[in-house]
Amino acid sequence: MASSDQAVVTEFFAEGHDHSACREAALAAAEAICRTRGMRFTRLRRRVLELIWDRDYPVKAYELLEQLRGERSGAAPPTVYRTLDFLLREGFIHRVESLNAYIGCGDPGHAHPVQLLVCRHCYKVAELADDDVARLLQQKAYARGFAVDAAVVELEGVCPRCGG
Amino acid sequence: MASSDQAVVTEFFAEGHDHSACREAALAAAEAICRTRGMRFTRLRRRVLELIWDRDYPVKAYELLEQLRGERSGAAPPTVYRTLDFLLREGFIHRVESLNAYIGCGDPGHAHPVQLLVCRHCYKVAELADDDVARLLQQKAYARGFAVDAAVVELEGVCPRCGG
DNA sequence: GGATAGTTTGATACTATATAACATAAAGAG
DNA sequence: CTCTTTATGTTATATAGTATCAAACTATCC
Repeated sequence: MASSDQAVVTEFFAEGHDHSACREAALAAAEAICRTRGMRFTRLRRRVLELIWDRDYPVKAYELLEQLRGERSGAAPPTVYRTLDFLLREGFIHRVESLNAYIGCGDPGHAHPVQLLVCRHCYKVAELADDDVARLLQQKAYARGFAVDAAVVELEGVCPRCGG
Repeated sequence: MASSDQAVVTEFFAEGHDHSACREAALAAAEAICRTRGMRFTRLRRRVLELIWDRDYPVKAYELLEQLRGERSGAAPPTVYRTLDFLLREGFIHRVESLNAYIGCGDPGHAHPVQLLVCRHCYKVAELADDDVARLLQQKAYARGFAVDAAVVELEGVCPRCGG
């Protein structure tokens, strides 16, 4: 575990996890990052990121849409998907492929490999963000002449709280 | 690479890859496996597996449906999805999560970890099937108290033929 | 060989997920 | 202020997957 970036591991599964503190930190970070990158952290974008962090479970696009509809007159699928695309591009959220859902990134602004632990019981998701894993995958692929640009790594199983 | 199961690596990206030979072998294997497991390798199931192997690219469910419609009167989405579920359960195909598509498994009948190399240029997919990777993922998750049941590992990048 | 229990497929309807295309509005640069 | 770019609104459509019940098939047992 020597070289793993432990700072990134969000202790999502822990009893004491203060999700609302994470939320505030993530929103502040997103705002700051947008400022330094010259991107616009608009009300819509902020609001969608808030809604994602409001739950500590993966959120689906159409759940977000439904919530937005209570707040904005003309919210439609593109409203949500475009905003999700932005948040993904900027690294503020991650997409959980195996659930078609989205979670807030616990460490926006620091590039890190993304590996997700998905509890099949409570459906919470934690980030592993392990450099050793990323490196091994890269090496193994390279040995086949394959140059890796991006990786989807999602481990389904049982989290410690659910008796993993 | 010591402990990796090299037999499983399909050389999908190689020039000389004889896809139709793979196809025939896979179909014969599926038939034999069904016999030993007491499962029914019905005409529909065989046909869908054939259609998947007919292309050497990942195939989408609705492409299969369209082709089936030319052959069977009443083919409908459930026809395809139920058959895909069967083929997945028996390990004859793999689902590519990042493409919502399906590929034939190059080594049905032998349990193996599934890691996919997805070329973003030609869209071909190869199996890595590396035990070291599976083991490392398991270890890293276990260190967080997480018990892994299944893994989605898909590496997107450029294959050797496309200049990776 | 016929009853029957289990499995597979047919058929209809529906839900869920995501994108295309074009119009309008808002923000930043000169 | 006006021009350009970026963001959002709006309508329509494409793609992906599931629920439900009925009919047909298969294997088995008597």
